[in-house]
Formats: sequence, C-alpha cells, structure tokens
Amino acid sequence: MELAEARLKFIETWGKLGSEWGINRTMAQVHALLLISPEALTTEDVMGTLSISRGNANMTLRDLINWGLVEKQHKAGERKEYFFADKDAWNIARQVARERKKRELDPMMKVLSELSQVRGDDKDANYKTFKTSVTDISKLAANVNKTLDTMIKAEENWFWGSIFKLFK
Amino acid sequence: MELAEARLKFIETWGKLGSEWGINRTMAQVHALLLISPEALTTEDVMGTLSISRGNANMTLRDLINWGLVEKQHKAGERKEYFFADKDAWNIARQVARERKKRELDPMMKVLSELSQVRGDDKDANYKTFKTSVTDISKLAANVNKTLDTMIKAEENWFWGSIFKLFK
DNA sequence: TTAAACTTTCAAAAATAAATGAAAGTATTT
DNA sequence: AAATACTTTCATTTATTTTTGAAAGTTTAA
Repeated sequence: MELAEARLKFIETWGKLGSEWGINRTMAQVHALLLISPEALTTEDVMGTLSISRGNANMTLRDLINWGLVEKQHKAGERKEYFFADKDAWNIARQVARERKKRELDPMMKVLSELSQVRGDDKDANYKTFKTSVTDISKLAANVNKTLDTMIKAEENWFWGSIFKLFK
Repeated sequence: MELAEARLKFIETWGKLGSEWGINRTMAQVHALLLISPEALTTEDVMGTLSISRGNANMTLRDLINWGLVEKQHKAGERKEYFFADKDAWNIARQVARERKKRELDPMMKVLSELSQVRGDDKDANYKTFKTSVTDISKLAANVNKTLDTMIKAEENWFWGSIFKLFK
C-alpha cells in the first residue's frame, strides 16, 4: 500500500471510530490528519485535504483545541494560524479520558447519587429494584471514576508498565 | 424525590449517556426501563411507558438481545413474549465491553496492523510521522485489547477487588 | 382451515446532527 | 483611515439517523 493511500485510510478509520463513539466524524478526521502531519497545518490545508468548508474547518479545529488535542501555532513573520496535534498516543488517551470524565461521567455520578437518595417502601418491588440497580451502577461508576483519575494523573510508563504486567 | 419521578430521571439519564457514547438513545432508555423493572415486561409495556411505536420497540428489544443485555421470557399459558434485563452492573459492563471490542476495537486493530506495514523512505517526514503515529496507536490499542480481554474473562470480584486495591 | 393473537419488516416520514458559505468581525499593514 | 489578510459566526441547507405504522409474517387454538 502506498503512503498516500494509507494516509487516507487512516483518516477514514479514525473518523469511523470517532463516530462510533459519539465524536463528530469530521472532528476525528481532522485530528487524524494532524496526527500524521509532521508540520503544523493551516485552516486552508485542512479544508483542501479533507474537502470541507471554511466554517466547518474553523469550528472543528476550535473543538479539537477545547478537547486539548490540538494547539495553535504562529510562525514568525506570518499572520496565518497553524494547527498542530500532540502525537503521543498515551497523552491523547489520557486527554480524551479527562474530557469525557468531566463532560459525562461527573455529571452522571451527580444524578446517580441524587437518585440513590430516593426513599420508599422496602416491600415495594419497584422501589427495591430501582434502589439496587441505581446503587450498583453508582458503585461501578465510582470505581471507573477512580480508575480514570489514576490514569489521568499517571506518568507515561503507567500504562505500559504496571497495567501491562498485571494483565499479561 | 418520588419514585415515579426518579424512575423517569434514571431513564432519561441512561438514555443521554448512551447517546453520548454512540448508542441509540431509545435503546439505552429501554434498557434503563428494564433495569428498574422487577418483572419482565411485554412489548406493549415498553411502548406505553416510553411512548414509542411498536416497530421501534420491537427492533430496540432485538438489539438489546443481540447486545446480550436482555433476554426473552415466556410465561406458562401465555403467548406474549416478555423481556427481562440482567441487573448485575458488572455483567452489564463486561457485556458492553465484549460487544464493543468485537464490533469496533477488533476491526480497527486489523486496519492499524495493515497500515503499519506500509513501506517508505525513512528520510520522508510524512512517512516517518505516519509510521510513528500508527505504530504508537497500534500498541496502545493492543494494550487496551489485552485489558478488555482480562476484564471480559474476569470474575465479578476482579473489579471490586484487585483494581480497586491497586488504585486506592 | 381459518380466525385470532401476537411479532416482524421496511418504505416513508420525522427528527436530529452536521456542513455550507456569505457576511460580519478582528487585527495588521500601508 | 482605509485597504488587506485573515478568522469567526450563524441562518440556511444538506446529510444522517431514528421512528413510525400499516402490511406481511408467524404461531397457536378453535
């Protein structure tokens, strides 16, 4: 397979994965493009390579910056903005974990803990099942939360090291 | 908060979480309803409680069965089919992990390993960056894969036990 | 066999999410 | 201060996903 073809396939695959996990496909594709670009790219580069509009490119790049996956760069003597992605897979994984925890897990745990406060009659099967399911899921969420916190704080060698050994 | 209100909120929250993670919101809501229902429900129960059409209820329940989260039940002397969800949070987590691994991670790893075969000129920055990014992500994916395999095989006390201790 | 009870299908409609692109905004240079 | 170079916004359009519901299919019972 030629490099050019492989690059397109990588962009397509990363985009598909993103869309399966609730991330805008174009955003994942722009990220993929930046991941395989040795130099920072301009908005026009992104527009051209992926055939997307200026507005879309602009908003997508901003989202990627908000996700902490991409940063703006300025080149001396130039007015144009350049965009560059962190290429470190472990950093990317941690950053995605951090954002999704903040955006989704934390709010959900808040709701679950409210819901687990609900009072009722222990002889009511509906109440008992509700209570048990919510409490159980709460506990699981708390464990996931703790694991993510550890992952987020961890050094690069944590994943490649201790977990790897634990599960070999 | 009243139980009735709490049940609705749980269904809504579970549905929202699902849609954020690329799972049809209605499917997550039906799952939520079954999770807090002590008895198995009929298609009509689901249609009525969630105000969805017969076709939607039927397809969604089938999907949940295909995900291994719900099973059909038959009551003696009745022709109607009943649906019942496994309520164990750890089983649910493992089952979701198993399915998403099969549906998404495994195919992606296959593509990544093809892509990491691509040959090129080591002096070409595009080639070098591509190779490094793809190889790195491949390795991360392989680790995630291994971790999921362990999780899928693990007993209930694995999560509540060793991981919990490791990260306390 | 045929009617009744129930389930499944799928083309069309509705709802939702994403993309466009021209206009407005901002900063820099002449 | 006006032209230039570039970025951002957002109402509208387009694409994608989800839902509907009537018709077809299936199973059981009379």
